[in-house]
Amino acid sequence: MEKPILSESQEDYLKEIFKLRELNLNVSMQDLANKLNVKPPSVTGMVKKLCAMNLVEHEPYKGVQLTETGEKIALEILRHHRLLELYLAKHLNYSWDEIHEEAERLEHVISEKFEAAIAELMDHPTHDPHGDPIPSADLVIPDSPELAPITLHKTGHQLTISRVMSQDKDILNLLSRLELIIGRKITIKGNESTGVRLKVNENQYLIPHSIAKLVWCHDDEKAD
Amino acid sequence: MEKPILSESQEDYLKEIFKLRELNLNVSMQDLANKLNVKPPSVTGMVKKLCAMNLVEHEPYKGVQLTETGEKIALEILRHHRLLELYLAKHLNYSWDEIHEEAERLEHVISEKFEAAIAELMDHPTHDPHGDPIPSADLVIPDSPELAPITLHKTGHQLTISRVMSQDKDILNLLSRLELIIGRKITIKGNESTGVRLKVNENQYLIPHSIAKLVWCHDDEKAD
DNA sequence: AAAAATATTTAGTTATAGCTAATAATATAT
DNA sequence: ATATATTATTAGCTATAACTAAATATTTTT
Ligand SMILES: [Mn+2]
Ligand SMILES: [Mn+2]
Ligand SMILES: [Mn+2]
Ligand SMILES: [Mn+2]
Repeated sequence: MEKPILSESQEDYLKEIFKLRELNLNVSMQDLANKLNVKPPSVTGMVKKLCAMNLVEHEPYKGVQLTETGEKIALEILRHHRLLELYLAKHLNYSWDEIHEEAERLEHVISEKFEAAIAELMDHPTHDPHGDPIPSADLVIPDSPELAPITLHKTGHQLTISRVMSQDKDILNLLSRLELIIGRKITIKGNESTGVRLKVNENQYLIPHSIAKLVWCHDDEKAD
Repeated sequence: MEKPILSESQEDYLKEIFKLRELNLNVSMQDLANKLNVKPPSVTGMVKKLCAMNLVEHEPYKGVQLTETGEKIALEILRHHRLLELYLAKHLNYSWDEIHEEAERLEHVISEKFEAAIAELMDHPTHDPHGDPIPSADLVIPDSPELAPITLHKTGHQLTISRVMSQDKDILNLLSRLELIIGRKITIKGNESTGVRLKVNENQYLIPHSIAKLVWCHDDEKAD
């Protein structure tokens, strides 16, 4: 009674609405079309259907948002996705940039049993390999430390890389070659017009702002 | 060039044609409709499409069979399925009767990387938990010992259960409760009108023919 | 060789989820 | 306030993969 059967497409819409809402204030039809790689008329059609199912609400030109039921489903899929990513990395030797694509397909087909089995095996983890929080079995998002992109942190401070806001293979590959991975301590040496100068281990890099703003860090020196 | 992209449905058709061909001489449209839980007109339509793709050949009233390309794809899916079944059983604590359903969905979405990873982890196994042979990475079916259903073996002989020809949850559950599992040694005590009397460990059972014929065994006493 | 039974196909329908081109509604800029 | 740009929707089309009801072809039985 509680669980309507949704198509993979519908699940992806709900998940994407959730993720966009986490960032933006409101989610436009355009935003969804971009993220889901479909055209706006397709979004209109699907959002209409999801409205009818009471999974989303839509005020044209104002935004789409999830109902309580819709959010639960989104969190369920997100949990699948992030548990899978961690599982693939830890148990099947996938690299950072390979996990997203595989999880994107598997998330829709694993059973609750599969979900529970890998969660158990990994001792109920709270964050995936990108630093994204994994909703708990009862669909609560765990607290994360206070984070901000490198570009917003103070020069001179020591930071811990805690989350990477991209699933792009090339970006992730680049970051891991520069050792800019989750948990790494870095120091901002300076903010220049072309990018941010960082000290990573013994090395120094100038990374472009476009990359820097994707890397979210905790400030180890901040007192609060 | 070598790999057309097929729908899940199409993959299931190819797999089912392969499995039926292993048993029957020819595979009718009806057979396929039954196995795939669709109606005959749906089969006509899909077989026509698969013919056009050169994956199957069809002589009406005579049967459907796979082309070389079609067979390769069928074996690829079968490999996914059987590797997954074994993986679920060995690494995620699934029981005998739970693995099939999950593998049925996962088989279509795992990548070649995933396939390779679990094959490696399990040391390139040749048989799944039902005793079904797992096609190798280059799609060759491994040799199995000479097997026949319990119903065709000689009274008094000691047998080793080597393959179970069912994916039905209830049947598998029943069999495992009776300890009639892969690798178990049994002895046929007699063939009666209602069924076959077996000695399993220290116990004796009379199991109906309908069940007995699903359990395929190797004759440990046969000299050949 | 007909008749009956079985197997297969055709014709026409449905549902899902996309698309383009055109239209309408709203927001923004002048 | 009006014009322009942006955003969203409608209308109509496509493809996939089912379905039912009816027609046709083949095999089997009498
Ligand atoms: Mn997905
Ligand atoms: Mn992630
Ligand atoms: Mn399947
Ligand atoms: Mn099996």
